[in-house]
Amino acid sequence: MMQESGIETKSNGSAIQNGASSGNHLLECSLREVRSNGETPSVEIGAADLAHLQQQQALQVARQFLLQQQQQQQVSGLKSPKRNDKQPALQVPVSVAMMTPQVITPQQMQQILQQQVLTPQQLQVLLQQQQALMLQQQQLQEFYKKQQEQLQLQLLQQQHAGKQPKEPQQQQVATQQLAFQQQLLQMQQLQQQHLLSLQRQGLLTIQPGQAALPLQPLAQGMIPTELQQLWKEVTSSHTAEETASNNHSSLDLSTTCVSSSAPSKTSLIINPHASTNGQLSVHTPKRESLSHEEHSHSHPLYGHGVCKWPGCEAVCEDFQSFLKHLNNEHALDDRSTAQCRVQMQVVQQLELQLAKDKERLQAMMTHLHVKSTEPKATPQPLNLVSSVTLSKTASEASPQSLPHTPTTPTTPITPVIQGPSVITTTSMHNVEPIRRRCPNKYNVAISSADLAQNQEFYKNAEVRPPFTYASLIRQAILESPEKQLTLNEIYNWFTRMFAYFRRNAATWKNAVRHNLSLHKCFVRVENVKGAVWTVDELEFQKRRPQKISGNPSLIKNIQTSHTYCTPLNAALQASMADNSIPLYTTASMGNPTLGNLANAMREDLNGAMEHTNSNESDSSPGRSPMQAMHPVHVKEEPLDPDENEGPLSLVTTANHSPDFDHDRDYEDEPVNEDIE
DNA sequence: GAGCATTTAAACACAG
DNA sequence: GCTGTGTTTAAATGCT
Repeated sequence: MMQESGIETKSNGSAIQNGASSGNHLLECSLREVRSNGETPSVEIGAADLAHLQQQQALQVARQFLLQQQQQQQVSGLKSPKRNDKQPALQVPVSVAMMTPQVITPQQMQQILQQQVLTPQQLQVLLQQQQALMLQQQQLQEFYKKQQEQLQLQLLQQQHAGKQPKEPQQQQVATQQLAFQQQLLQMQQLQQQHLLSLQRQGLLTIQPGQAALPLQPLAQGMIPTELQQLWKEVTSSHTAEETASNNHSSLDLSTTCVSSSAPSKTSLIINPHASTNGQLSVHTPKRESLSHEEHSHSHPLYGHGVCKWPGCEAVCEDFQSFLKHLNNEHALDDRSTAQCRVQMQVVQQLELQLAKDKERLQAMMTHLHVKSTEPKATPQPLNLVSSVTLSKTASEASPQSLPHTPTTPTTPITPVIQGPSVITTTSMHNVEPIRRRCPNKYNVAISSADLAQNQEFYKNAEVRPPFTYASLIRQAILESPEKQLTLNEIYNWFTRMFAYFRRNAATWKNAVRHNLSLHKCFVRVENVKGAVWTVDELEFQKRRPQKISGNPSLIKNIQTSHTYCTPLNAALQASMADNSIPLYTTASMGNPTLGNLANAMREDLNGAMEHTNSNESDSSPGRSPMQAMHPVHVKEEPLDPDENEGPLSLVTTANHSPDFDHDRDYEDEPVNEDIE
């Protein structure tokens, strides 16, 4: 142990002092240190213990390096402002990225996902390549461990055998070690080239500080001396690099990786000051001069004064305290590593999900692109609805925009998971969009049928659903078995269905209460348990004709929830026209979400039809097939005689077989009269 | 600019 | 007194 610490100190010292070390030098040094390790083995330690010990050593070395680097930074920070500038990057623990078998960190993954530069196929390929590389690494590391164990055993045997001349055997072992080192280096090269190719393909944006990442996994299975050497090389390379070109990043993959004549150099140009934990860090002087403040803005684990390490949420007043917290609480240990892996899996799951969604979206867009010109040809109520469904962007861009909606396959696909403005809304069925103050609220790329998927999305992503509170409340009530909910149950529905509403409870709960009180469509019913809230569908329906009455162009106000329902609406209407609402029936009997969609479309169409009838054909009220789909009434209170006459008295028709009820509704209900 | 819908915040009352 | 619920008012915003 004393020897270890001595080596560490020495190596660490040389890491700073030593300038440029070649790869061969590294191999020689590693070899020497392997020998030196082997010359003083502890007889009591078994092979397994040795392997374990090596792992512990690696862990400890990493920790000590971190500490030493920090200390050096603090010391040199007083002397050298240049070093000081890099402190933020350095204070992030090296540990996790070093110890986790990831070629690309979760943060990189997230970056990739956020950038949305990858097609599903590319992502798949990327994942497969990553997995293959990880596998190779593990194999190599296992092999290396075995080699180490063999070496230790051999040396032990030699000692027990009477101290025979061990040079030849040691040389043999050393040769094996050398061969393995070369293998390792080849692997590193492969990784570099792999990343380079990814970068060239535009699949991965590697910032200079990230160049170290490919090497980190390899460090996992390395013994301390190798780590020392790596860091030595790293430091020297970095120093040389810095002095050589201040205007360039510390690592230019495009130039260094192609150099096969200096493999170790290629593989070892790693920046120790590159931030870890996925933290991006650019080492151009300009970036280095950036303040902590800016750094804090960009740190993916820090925001709004809170540590965003999964499951942490510790409050950090400033970035400095955050860094301290990060180093203290999320330093290199099993827990952090495990959490990191978990996060990796989460990202991978999301990635797979994204790939699936994108494929589906692509197929849908292709499909819609072919058929989208059809409904536009005939000016029917359906088309009115269709025109309603156009996003503002699309309609402004091209008045004949139906075939040119963002679903056009030839146009770049707007990423789905990017923010509130791009969230598909169809999953929320019959809820109206919340008015967004976001200026580009119409800039929505919507896939038309990912209902359950969007539900899942809103459940997991803290994205504000683009629906009004009233619509959400109504949806919550309608989804309940008895079509009535207590306030608390409504709250629960919000938090259950939307991750967004798991925050700022006071605000949105107040809004919910406010909406319940404000809108006549929400009726409070005294129950045995207390008060429950129901929806007066009639009142609810009254709202929209107001909204869209008068000017057909106002129908656009229905906005996004309809935007990409156009093909489905077309199908719905056609189907209903032909078969007396079979689509609704079918949908309702299937996936509840689809049922809700049918409900939504029914009501949307209904609203549009109301509008159409009230404005254009008062002479034929309530005889549209649309109106056969008329509202579910959930009010439990005694209804007016008039209402009892009409379909609105059909309590919770959604729970019944839709066919007969709707026929009856259709017969009895002159919707416009009621509404008007 | 008017009118409307919506969101947000706040104050207040009431009941448990 | 605290909390949850319900009502009401007001201001701000976005849209047509």
